[in-house]
Order: sequence, then structure tokens, then C-alpha cells
Amino acid sequence: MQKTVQKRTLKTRARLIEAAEDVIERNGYQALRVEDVVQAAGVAKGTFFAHFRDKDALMEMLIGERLVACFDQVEQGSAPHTAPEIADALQPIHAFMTSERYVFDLIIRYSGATAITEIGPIARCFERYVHLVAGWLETAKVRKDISPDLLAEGVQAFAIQSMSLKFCALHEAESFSDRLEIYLDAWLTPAA
Amino acid sequence: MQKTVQKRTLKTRARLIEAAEDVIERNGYQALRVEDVVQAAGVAKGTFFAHFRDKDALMEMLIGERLVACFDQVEQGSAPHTAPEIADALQPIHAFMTSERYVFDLIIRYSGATAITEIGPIARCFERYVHLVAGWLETAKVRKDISPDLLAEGVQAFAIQSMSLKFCALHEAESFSDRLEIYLDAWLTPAA
DNA sequence: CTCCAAAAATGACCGTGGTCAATTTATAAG
DNA sequence: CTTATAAATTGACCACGGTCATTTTTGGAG
Repeated sequence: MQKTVQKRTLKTRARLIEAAEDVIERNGYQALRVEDVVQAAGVAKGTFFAHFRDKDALMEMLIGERLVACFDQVEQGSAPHTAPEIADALQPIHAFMTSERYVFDLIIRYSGATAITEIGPIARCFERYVHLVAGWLETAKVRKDISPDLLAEGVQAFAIQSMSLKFCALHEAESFSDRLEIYLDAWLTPAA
Repeated sequence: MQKTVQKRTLKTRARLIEAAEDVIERNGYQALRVEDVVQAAGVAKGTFFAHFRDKDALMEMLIGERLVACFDQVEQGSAPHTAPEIADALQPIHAFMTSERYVFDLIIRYSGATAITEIGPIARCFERYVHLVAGWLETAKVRKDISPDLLAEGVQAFAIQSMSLKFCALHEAESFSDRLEIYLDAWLTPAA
């Protein structure tokens, strides 16, 4: 039983990814067609699916990479201590997640791994989100009656709610960041 | 400029809907194929798309109807007063929403109307959810420092979070209802 | 009844994601 | 260098949602 991976494989895969990134650069994630990618990469269609389970798998990888970069950026900054500061600190992540409706939908769809064996970059980012925020909350001026982890899960829930409403015509009145701040203030620092 | 609607139209539409419901009855929402529906209804494929903008439009209608029925049922019951009672009262709605992954995804996708002119039954149900819960909260034993509407939006956010995690292999430990109760208790009756 | 314009239905056709048996290419062993 | 075998690639093909020019049906006017 051989399991050698030929150099060719890595080259082809790299060409496919680069081609996909070019296509996305020009027209956004939503407009990507597998045909365009394989033509730009100079390979046959079947080759694409030998490298990626399906189109979504490529998208999960590419969007996941960008998302990871957003997290890296956010983790560079210093820890925020109040609800508005937290909302502000998370802004780069939320901005990318809502940059395209397609991107938001895909991220939500892949936010939970269906099986342990297929935990992808996006599902990992959702765990990282909770850990990151929970870390901040340990030393932040917030309620202490429940665990930082639970508080952080709530922050995530409110962020998703706020992002959903951003795409909703019924709730155009408030801006995304205003809404999130209101939620987080009520969740993290309740008055009664 | 005539705009008469022939009787035929209503009949064909009814046949399509009945056929779709039969197909769903047998194999669930996810497995529905337009080909199967038109064949069962005894019409051509083009006819389907003369009656429904696309497959999703039919799905939104059918799932929306079932969702409305769930709300009607929940509204029959008496108003709950505590966090666990609220979670319990909403159970029929949450149960249907998570009955199939496909159903949950479609509901989330249609929960926000993209344009005012196309507010569908599902988007309307999301508004109804907030109004329903806000009504309960007015007389419930919960924090009073923020408005019932905002509190209700939070309940919705936590419910969606809990439902998402139900489909996630990383969070199988806790059951859906346990998780929702923990969230709602922390959100509605904070200790500090 | 006949006639005709609008409404409805039709089905061949298209776009795009995805499959798979057949072919080509890389590499290790002799 | 050959040869055997597994890995990689190919492209014709399929499934399914969706379109649209053409045909059929309806129902009111004369």
C-alpha cells in the first residue's frame, strides 16, 4: 500500500487555489463558477473535484483562511474592557462575515461541524471566537454571576443576530454596530 | 388590459401544492425534486415556474405554513412566566424548525426579508416570535431594566444559537432544551 | 354560435455542480 | 533502462434547477 503524494498534486492544487482567488478578487465569492476556476488553472473539471470534495469545500477553505486572518488581526490588539469596546474590537471579524450575503450564509452553514472528523476552519473559528471573548471577559467590567464561557457564547449569539438583521429590510433603522452595542450592554452589564 | 385569472390556474396551483406535500410527506423537505412534483401533478416543468418564482419560493410557502401552524398552537396555551416555562412554551416552534437541517437552513435564510416588497411568511413569523415573547415578558418574572421587545429579541438570538448547536457535533454534550434554559435564565433573570 | 386576444401550459433547451470509466503520468523495484 | 502499479488527470456524461419561444386553452364580445 503506497501513499506517496506526487509533487504534481501540490502544484495543481496551488494553481486551482490561485485561480479561485483571482476569480474571487474580480467578482466576489458569490459569482465564482467551477468552470471559470478550472479554465483559469488550465485543468479539467474532474481534477477540481479530485482536489476538493465539492465547491463548498473550496469556499470553506478560502473563506476560512480570510476569517482566520481577521482573528489574528483582532488578537493583536489589546483586550477591551467594556461592552462598546468589545463590539469595536470584534469589528474586523464582523465586517468580513457580512461583506457578502453569500459569505455570511456559508459561514453560518459551516459554523457547526456535522461530524467530529470534519471540523473545518470555520467551525474552528467559532470556537476561537468564544475563547477569545471569554478571555477578554475574565478581566472586563462585566457581570460575574455566570462563567466567561457562557457570557462569550451569548456575545456570539447577539453578534449573529445583529449580522442577520443587517441583511433584513425590516430592520434598516439601526446600524449593525449600534444594535450590537445595545445587545451587549444589556447582556454583559445588566442593571437589575 | 384584462387581468382575469382563469379557474384552471387555481386548480393547477392546488394540484402542484398537493403533489409537493405528498412528496414531502414521503421523503421530507430536503429530498423534494421539482421533476417529481410536476410529474405527480401531471403538468410540465415550465408550469411549475409559472406558479412559483423558484423551488425556494414553494418551500418558503410550505414551511411557512407549517411554522404559522406552530405559532397558532403555541398562542393557544397560557402565557409562561419563568425562563424554563418560556423555553417549554416555545418548544413546538423550535421542534419544527430543527426537524430537518434543510428546514432550519431555509428558515434562517428567509428569516430576514431582503426587500420590503417581498416579506414572506417566514420573515413574518420572526416578527411574530418577538411580539409573542415580548407579550409574555410584560407580565413575567424577569428583569425590567430593558424593554420587553429587546428582551424578546435576545430570546430569539439564544434560541437560534441553541438550534445551531443542535446540528453541531462539537456540542453534543448538552441537549437543546437544557442549553436554551441556561441561556434564558442568564438573560432574563440575571443575579448581578 | 364564431372569432380573437389574453392567459396558461408546454417541453426542448441551457447553466452549473458533480461523477466516473478510461487514459496518462510519476515513481519505485528489478 | 524497463516494467509494474498506484496516483493523477481527463472529458464525456448525468442530475437538477430554471428559461422561453411556441402552442393550446379560455372566456368575453359581436
